[in-house]
Amino acid sequence: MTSFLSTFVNKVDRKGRVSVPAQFRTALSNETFQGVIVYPSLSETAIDGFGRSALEDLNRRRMDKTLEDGDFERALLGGDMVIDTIMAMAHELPFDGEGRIVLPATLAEPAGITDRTTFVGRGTRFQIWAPDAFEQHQQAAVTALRQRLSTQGNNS
Amino acid sequence: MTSFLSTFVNKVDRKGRVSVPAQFRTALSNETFQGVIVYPSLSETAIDGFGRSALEDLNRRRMDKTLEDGDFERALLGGDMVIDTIMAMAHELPFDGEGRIVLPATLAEPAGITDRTTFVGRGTRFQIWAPDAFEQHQQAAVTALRQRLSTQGNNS
DNA sequence: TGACAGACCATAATATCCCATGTAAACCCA
DNA sequence: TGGGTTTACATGGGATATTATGGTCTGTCA
Repeated sequence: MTSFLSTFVNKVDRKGRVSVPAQFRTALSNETFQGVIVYPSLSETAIDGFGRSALEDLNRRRMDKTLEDGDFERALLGGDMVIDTIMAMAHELPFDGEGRIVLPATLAEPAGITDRTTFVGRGTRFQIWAPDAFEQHQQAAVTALRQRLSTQGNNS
Repeated sequence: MTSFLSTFVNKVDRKGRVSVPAQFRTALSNETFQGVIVYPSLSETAIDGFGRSALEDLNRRRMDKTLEDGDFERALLGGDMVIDTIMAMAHELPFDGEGRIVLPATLAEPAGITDRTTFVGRGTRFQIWAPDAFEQHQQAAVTALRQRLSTQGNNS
């Protein structure tokens, strides 16, 4: 199981290239496709990412399920809002020889990413944030958690 | 598993030729038929597209299912309105030497496609839209999804 | 013979590859 | 343990290959 941990801040050069943290790359080293799949997060101002095998798994299962159900019309017509919408926004970003990816402007801009960016491990997936935005977000999250734990007593 | 991702806007020249995005072409590179199968979407003002092997897979599984059910008459007579109708409207569009296809007017016109067009990855299949129409459609879809996520409190 | 589709060729813009370098962390040996 | 050395990583820039796109030519079919 690939898992992504901790956070790294890297530079975005004028060509839009960013080094993917070496730790993340080794987590993906057994994938056939050397690179990542990314799409805009629907709930946060950030980019979500993971390896391609996860993506293919998803598509395969969806197709199998649809066909098993004998729902051939649906296979032709589509109809899964969530997945269809995300696929349209997703990008396949291969590593270059130095382990970098190029962030498409259509993803970087809405996330507020300009010349630096923060890679955030989220276990099975990871995120790419504008450094300031992430700092704030994380700060708020920690505070909220502390609050909850102290008022509610301890809840795993 | 071939999967189509991202969206690309390409020009339609005066002969009706459009470059199929290189990423889509590489996704189809191991197909025997170098080209795509397209037909008008029944649910949206767009064109749906597949690689040929996907379509053959679909038909084969449909046949299997029908025969398993012992529905031999149906196998011979047809009777599945939707699929039969789609097959009739489908076109086989081969790539030219530069990876382009020619959009038949009977498909382009009802989709509102004139001089530019948007290729949309939908995972197992893809679509071809009029750029403005797609922009609007996608915008609405994203908004709806965000809404749903925030009200349901369902995160990622 | 004239319209048309397909093959072929040209080119500008862009993305990808490849090599160089600074820097910081890991290592090693006295 | 500390100083020096080496390695790995992130980053930058120039060269090179792809891609999208437009045009031209040619054979074919009416």
